[in-house]
Amino acid sequence: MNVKVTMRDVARYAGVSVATISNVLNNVSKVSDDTRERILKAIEETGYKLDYTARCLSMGKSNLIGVMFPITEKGDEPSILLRNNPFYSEFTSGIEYVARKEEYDILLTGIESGQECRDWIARRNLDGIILLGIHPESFFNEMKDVKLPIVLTDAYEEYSTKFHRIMVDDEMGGYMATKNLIDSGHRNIAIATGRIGTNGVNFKRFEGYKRALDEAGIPLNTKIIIEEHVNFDGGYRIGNILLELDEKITAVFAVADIVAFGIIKAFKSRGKLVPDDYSVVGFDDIKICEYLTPELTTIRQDIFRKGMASAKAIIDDIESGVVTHETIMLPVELISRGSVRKL
Amino acid sequence: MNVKVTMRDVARYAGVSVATISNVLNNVSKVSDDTRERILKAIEETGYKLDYTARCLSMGKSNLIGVMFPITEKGDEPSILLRNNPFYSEFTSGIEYVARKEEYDILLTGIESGQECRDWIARRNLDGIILLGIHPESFFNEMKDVKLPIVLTDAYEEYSTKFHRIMVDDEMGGYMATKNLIDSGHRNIAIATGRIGTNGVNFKRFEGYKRALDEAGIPLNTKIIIEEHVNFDGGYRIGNILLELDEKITAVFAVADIVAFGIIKAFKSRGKLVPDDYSVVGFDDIKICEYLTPELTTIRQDIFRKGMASAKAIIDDIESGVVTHETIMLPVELISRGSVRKL
DNA sequence: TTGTACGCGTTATCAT
DNA sequence: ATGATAACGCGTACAA
Repeated sequence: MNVKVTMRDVARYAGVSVATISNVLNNVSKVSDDTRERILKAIEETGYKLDYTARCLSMGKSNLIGVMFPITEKGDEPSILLRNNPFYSEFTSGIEYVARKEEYDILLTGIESGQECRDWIARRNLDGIILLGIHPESFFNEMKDVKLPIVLTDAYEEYSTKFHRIMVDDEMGGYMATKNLIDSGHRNIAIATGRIGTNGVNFKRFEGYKRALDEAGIPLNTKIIIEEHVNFDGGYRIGNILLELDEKITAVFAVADIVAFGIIKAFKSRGKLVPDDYSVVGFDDIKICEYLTPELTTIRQDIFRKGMASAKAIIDDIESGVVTHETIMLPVELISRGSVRKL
Repeated sequence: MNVKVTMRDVARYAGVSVATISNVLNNVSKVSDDTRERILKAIEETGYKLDYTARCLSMGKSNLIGVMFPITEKGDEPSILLRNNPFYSEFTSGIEYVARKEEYDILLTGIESGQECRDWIARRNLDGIILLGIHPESFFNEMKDVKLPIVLTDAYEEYSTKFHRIMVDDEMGGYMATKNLIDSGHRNIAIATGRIGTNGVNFKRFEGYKRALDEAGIPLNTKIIIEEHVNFDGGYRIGNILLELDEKITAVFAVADIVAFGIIKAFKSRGKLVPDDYSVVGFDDIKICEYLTPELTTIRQDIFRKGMASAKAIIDDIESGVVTHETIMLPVELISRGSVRKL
């Protein structure tokens, strides 16, 4: 097992040519059954393993999928994101799960610019890439002439329609979360969100929030729309902001579970309890939701499945050779747990 | 940007040979300054990117590090592990962080046998692999003639000394955790752990636990040593078991934070509070510790740093060409938060 | 500085 | 119908 066994070795061992070995390996029919047998036995006995590197060089196909993490905030190392946001690790799991079954390997990294991304693609001869989270528009401008299949998640912007998109029904999720609170008797419902902007995940969830309020005849109160970073610390800050508002609220819809946790934490640190003093609904349904008490009521988007869908999408594109511009919209679901109190 | 620019293209463009291009790229000195300039300009203008696949084929070096997840329980998909145990994603982050700076890419996967692992190494020409968590001994037997640098984490077994090991001072951690409880006045301290066995992380932490008890003159009570799976559900089961014991305990040392969370959850679901009714100390200091209330008192092992150390170790081995059998022992630290009550 | 063989599969072309 | 030969993909490294 010291030296590498190559196709030539197997060919010599089996008394055939390398072409025949390759034909057997790739199920090309023009090989008689008995030589096929002989070759399979030879492969077995010599311990030959196909070298993907060599195959990639000759075929131009690496069976490698790049998974790229966003750098949303200045100074955010991509690795820090993976570390701090469980969302990403659940997503990655879903990708790995499918990829491995389909004989692809996944390459993880974070990049800071479209240029860097293109370099990476070229260096590794990636077959396709999956972009997690939000990237700045400039990134897509630098990427638009890349011929590779690209799967994009959670992107609503104009340019994103030129890619294969995987998303969830964010508007509906925002609606369901808010409606759940309204149905429980709440009328002063704050929304804890990242920058809303004019398009994107936060925007859509906010639209759902507005639709639910509207339907219930509750006027929108801009004073209880709090925009912050979408992470635990951001949530913590929002929690404190909410406690100091003049407006009296009884409930909060947080656009991400991790934000909800920060809020709940801030509340607790100032003696306010969930759901006794405030009701909270999150979004995502990350694993941790069940660890807390009360368990968090949230909008499940089945992150793992989303990862699986992304991997399927990219592999389909790779193997079909056509770059689809299809959008896959996955459903969301309200998971009622203990963080909402009926008024 | 449509067609791939190769070295030959650049050579033609700059009016030199491919060898010279290669020399410039690899800083082989024998190139005059002005041709070097000319070549760098040509590279710039043509948009040439070095192809790692080709380089790998000719040099046998891929700049790829395999990161492998364990399959500890039957039916455990590796991806599920990454998903359910935040420990792994923090670890992976640390690896990615270092690897990227050193121009390595990381390939994530889970394998079910040594054979599968070797296949993977051969297929991808990996330069080295990092094994996370615990693998069965059979795995190592199948791996022992692999020439590659292998970094192993948290392995105490006999065979593990033949690898480059990264570990933390588990015995000390177990000691510190238990001593902290004793110093707070507790004497009936259960330990929630995975299978203890005769060697390994759980065993060492257990040894620390025993040492602390011993030092305080507290006899070991085997009835409050509870072995279960090291995950949230395991912790939950342990919590319930503890509540039904005849033994009266006031504190628990859990060998992993995630287990502690399960325990706390089980306690809460039956109306028992931490730290009011029971004090709990965990181990790991995963991010989530700070999300909960009370925050978990735990033994920090700085998982991210451990990931970084693993990446550094493997890269050192790869680049030096010598496979070290060194063991790096990282310190642990008690992080006092709110889950322990003074009696 | 350059020409060129080499690393390892793949596949088109040619031979039996 | 089967199977062998050889060129090719892209860098690297050694001899010239």
